[in-house]
Amino acid sequence: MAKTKSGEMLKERQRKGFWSPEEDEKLRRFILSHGHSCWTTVPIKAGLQRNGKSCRLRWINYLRPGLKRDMISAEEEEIILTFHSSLGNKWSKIAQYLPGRTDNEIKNYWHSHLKKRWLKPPSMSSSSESRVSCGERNPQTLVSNHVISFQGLPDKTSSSPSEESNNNYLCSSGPEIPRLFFSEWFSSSDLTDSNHNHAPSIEGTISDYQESGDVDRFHYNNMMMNNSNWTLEDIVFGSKCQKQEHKVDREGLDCNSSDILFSSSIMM
DNA sequence: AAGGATCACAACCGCAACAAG
DNA sequence: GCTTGTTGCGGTTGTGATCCT
Repeated sequence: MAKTKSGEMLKERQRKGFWSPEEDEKLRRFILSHGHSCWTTVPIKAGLQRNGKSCRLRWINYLRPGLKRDMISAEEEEIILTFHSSLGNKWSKIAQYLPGRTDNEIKNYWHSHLKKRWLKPPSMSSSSESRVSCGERNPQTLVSNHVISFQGLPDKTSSSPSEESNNNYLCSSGPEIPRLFFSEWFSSSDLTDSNHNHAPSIEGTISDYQESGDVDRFHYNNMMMNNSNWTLEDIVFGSKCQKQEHKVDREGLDCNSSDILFSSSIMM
């Protein structure tokens, strides 16, 4: 925390509350062109009167590419319910199984939609016919059926015994799923380079991207061309991977981008 | 039409974990 | 091993929108 006079003044000037479109654009442009090696310096460098924490949250929950902005589907709702029954309020973990959804979004959805319904006795919840009983919930099945194919992913042997014992929920030999999918941005051809250090080419002008409503991809491609040493992890995981190269993170997710799965079809 | 109640979602806060010095 | 700074997570609050009386 800034202790200097100027630092205190900066703190005093820090804005709170809802983000304006201008602030969003500043943050988006800055991160797409520079990344976020250190969140505390992002607002300063980006010219924002916010603290780094606020910038990070805004990026993760709203600006980050690959986020879904549509309503949570019945399948996603089922996954939330299922994993919540086994994981509890581990929103970030649940979010790993819902590509394009943030922990905050899931948490809010739980509190506003699911909590009351879930707490109701079964006799009162006849309207939710898609739900299965708690004992029948199997996250592995749900995820593989509705969200993702596990094929091609390396096995990880990271689940704790306690997790395994819980209706085989977390499939002891099953893969961990990356928390973010770039289905809107990347085709499978983008993944042919094992290092993912390639720079996507920019075909056409920004107006072409604007026409298809995909300006973000233009900025991303532009950034990758100008920062060829950047990896996908730098953008997806940020400084965590810069600090912990190829180190398994807290949740057992290896930052190696070979684990990052892209699937356009499953997101539609 | 007015205003109170409720809902939905964005954002903040505090804490714990972690890494670096 | 300790201190400090940063990040990530979960709980909570604030606010605008919508519904209801």
